Amino acid sequence: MTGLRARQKADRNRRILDAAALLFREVGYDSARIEDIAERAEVSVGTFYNYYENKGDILVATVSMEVEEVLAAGRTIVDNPPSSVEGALEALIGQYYDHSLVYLSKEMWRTAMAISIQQPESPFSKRYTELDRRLCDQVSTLIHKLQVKGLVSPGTDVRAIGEMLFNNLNMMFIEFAKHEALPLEELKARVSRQNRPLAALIAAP
Amino acid sequence: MTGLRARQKADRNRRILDAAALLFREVGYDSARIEDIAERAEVSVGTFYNYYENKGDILVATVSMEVEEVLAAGRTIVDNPPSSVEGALEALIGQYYDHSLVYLSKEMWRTAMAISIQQPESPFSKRYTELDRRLCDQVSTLIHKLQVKGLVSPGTDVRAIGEMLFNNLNMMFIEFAKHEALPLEELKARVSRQNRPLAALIAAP
DNA sequence: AAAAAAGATTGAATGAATTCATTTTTTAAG
DNA sequence: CTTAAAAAATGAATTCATTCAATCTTTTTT
Repeated sequence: MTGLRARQKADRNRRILDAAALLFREVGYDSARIEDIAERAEVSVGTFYNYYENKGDILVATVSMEVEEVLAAGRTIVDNPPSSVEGALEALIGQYYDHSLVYLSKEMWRTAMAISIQQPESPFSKRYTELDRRLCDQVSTLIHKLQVKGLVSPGTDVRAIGEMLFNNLNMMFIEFAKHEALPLEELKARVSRQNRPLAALIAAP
Repeated sequence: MTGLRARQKADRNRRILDAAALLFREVGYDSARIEDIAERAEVSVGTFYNYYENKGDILVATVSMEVEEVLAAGRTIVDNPPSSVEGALEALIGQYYDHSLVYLSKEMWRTAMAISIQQPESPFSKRYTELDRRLCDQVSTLIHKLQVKGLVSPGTDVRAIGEMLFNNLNMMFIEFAKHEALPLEELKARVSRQNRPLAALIAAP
């Protein structure tokens, strides 16, 4: 059996994370007080800080769980991509974007992305950055698959193109999160337009 | 003559901005206390807040001045670009990156970018976003100029390509700012590699 | 040039994140 | 089963950004 200590630790950790995620969604990041998170998790403020370095850290942890989902959702597309470069990109990126707002508000995304930039050394920022890298890899993998299928011309530098596409879709998502009024569909349309020429250029003749 | 009030206002504003910029560089953003900034500017804490909405705002103001410089530096390249797509992009982007660390530390950039994402409605965040838009336009303008010169194929969607290039160089700069150890030359080399295939694809035959 | 109005400055008070010396709980040793 | 050592939890104290009612300065009006 797992030691009592380990079990209690896992349990408290979950209670804190759940309480925080819920409160962030209910009242927003700024208005959520550590004291309230701790109270809901039936834990003292000090204990909160034994589990998370600071307030930002737990938000990034929450958001990271969501990115894991996005990554998993992306796999279904990569495993079975539409048979045109443009269509495949649109499907994968659409999947990313659609998932993004299911559990998280734009404010939560903004804050999490901001923190991962500002305190890149905190443990959860590192995890977030790692997840970004995996998303980027996923885009490259998609292009590579299309190349193997003969849909992308053989000479293409898959990694370079993949990185550029990912950095673009990521930056566009940041802009999207910054503008409370911008709808998801508008974001998708803009990114599609940006991708179109590149997709055409790398498509096999 | 300008009214006394207007003169005093401009003077105080400058003193506050100078004090803040200096202190941020000396001790970093987090360790710089508003009280210290105010003291150096020979102004009360309350007055500081009459001039800037919050601590972040004055950092973004500092960084924005630097982006203005970067933009001006970019114009010299756009006005007289090297005569290959790859060379022109390398020159413009190199110019951006070289300027970026003259007066500002990576930490200052990180913090400013984080704030502009997190509080997009604050006045200086808007200014920062506007400057980013102008940088993006500058990249598009460069491509357009090359197109007029016959170096880029006529059908190219200049805006789409420009936006993608800019978003990529911007995101790469964020990554650069996140890794204290990553040297400027490495950043440039990575971005060049990413740009190369795109440059080749849009180059006129 | 005195009085009134408008505009700015001030710093003590507020509120929330974070720290840390103590206390409590769990595990390991005898 | 006690006891010592290690690990965690606790919450009062600290630190800093931010606010705001009171005060002072400049401008406008009479």
